[in-house]
Amino acid sequence: MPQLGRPRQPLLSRERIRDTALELIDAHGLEDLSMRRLASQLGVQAASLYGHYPTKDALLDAIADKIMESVDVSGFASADWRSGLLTWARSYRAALAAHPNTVPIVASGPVHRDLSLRRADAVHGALVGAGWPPRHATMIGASVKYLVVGAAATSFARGFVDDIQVYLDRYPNLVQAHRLREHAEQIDGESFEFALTALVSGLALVYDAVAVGRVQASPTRGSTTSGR
Amino acid sequence: MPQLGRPRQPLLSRERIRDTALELIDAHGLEDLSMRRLASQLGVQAASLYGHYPTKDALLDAIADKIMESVDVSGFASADWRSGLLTWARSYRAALAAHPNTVPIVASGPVHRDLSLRRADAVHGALVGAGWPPRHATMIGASVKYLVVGAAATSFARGFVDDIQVYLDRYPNLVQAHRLREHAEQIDGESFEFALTALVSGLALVYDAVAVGRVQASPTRGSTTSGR
DNA sequence: ACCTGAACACCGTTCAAGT
DNA sequence: ACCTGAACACCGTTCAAGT
Repeated sequence: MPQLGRPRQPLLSRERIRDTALELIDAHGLEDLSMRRLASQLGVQAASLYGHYPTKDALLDAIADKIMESVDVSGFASADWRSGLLTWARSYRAALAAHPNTVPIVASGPVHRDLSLRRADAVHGALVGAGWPPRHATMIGASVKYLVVGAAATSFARGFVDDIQVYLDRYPNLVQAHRLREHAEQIDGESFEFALTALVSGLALVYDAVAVGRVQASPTRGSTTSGR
Repeated sequence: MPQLGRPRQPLLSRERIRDTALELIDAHGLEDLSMRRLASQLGVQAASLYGHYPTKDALLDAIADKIMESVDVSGFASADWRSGLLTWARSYRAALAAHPNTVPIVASGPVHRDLSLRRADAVHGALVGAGWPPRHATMIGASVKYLVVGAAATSFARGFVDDIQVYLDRYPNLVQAHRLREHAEQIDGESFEFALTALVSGLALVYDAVAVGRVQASPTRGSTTSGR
């Protein structure tokens, strides 16, 4: 028999709702999460949730924020920009890998979230401090994000398909590429590391051409190389 | 007054349904597409659509396939692997940029789609033909996909937020990073080009270390460098 | 202040019935 | 063969009512 009216002690809290929702998403996927199902898991009616979150989207945003909390941006403080970038990228990817079913909500524009901005600011500031021009710092931050989000989206989205065997004889070169489906996760991890390493190597080349010297000397923008 | 029963001439076709659905997604976003709304746009009842597509997901898959048709993989035929990679990546991104609202459906695991596999096979085969070890070819294909999908997902997902001005004083380094919202699109394009170029530069370094020589001489796997 | 019951306006999908 | 009408089992969200 359900309790009517106000309970002696609150049954819900924003945290409990958010954490339970994440558990359901982890267990059954994003599409299976409904306010009614979440409420039932919490022993409550769907309407009750709206006393804590104005909309379902607001709840999903809170989940995305929670997941982004574990992204580590501290690597920039002590080490050089390369190590800082690697630490950031790896912890970013790890955060998404821990909750693959949430990738769609975490990937979609957390530009407005306070925490993300603080992090973006930290990355950007560290790169500029290391001698990168601000414009390059912006592009580097975006580049790493592309790689992390792209890796998360394509790796975890729906996983490999069941009938991949069907294609193996039709696409001869794929026989070696996708050799074993059970290795898909490993291939994903290796590919991400490979891409990240290659990207940072490429950045180092640009750095030598564009940033070195600016740390000590002040830039002379457009004065020496005038006109064209 | 609606026509009852079978019309003299079919009102629908898979192509017309698919193209109209894409138009609606382009115009009003993925979330606003419902089978009922699509049907109404086609001058038909929702149930009629199920004679042409078994489910809404099947329809979305058809749209994703259509979009992926424009991806150009021909660059590998005449030019070297660097140019081929660049052509592929840019046309891939252009295909997504042309229909930003479809990114979620195009990004989520088209591994099972015939066309995607044929393309993946072409990329992989070309890289191996250029002297890359198969394992590296797989990782390179994945890396470029990560970049393209990541760029599409984070750039177009929801766009920049309206009240970005609010944050400008709180996060000083972002003042220069996100200087003008109207330049967001340009920044995205430049960042993608920057990332792609840096990645390919990094790959060239790996290539010199790992692939050159294999084009002419046959590999001696594990025989010369035994044990560890 | 916090939850319930019932409703509103939607969904995707099915299926007998019409021509 | 191709579309309709009506239904089924759901959605997210609102709101007066209860304690």
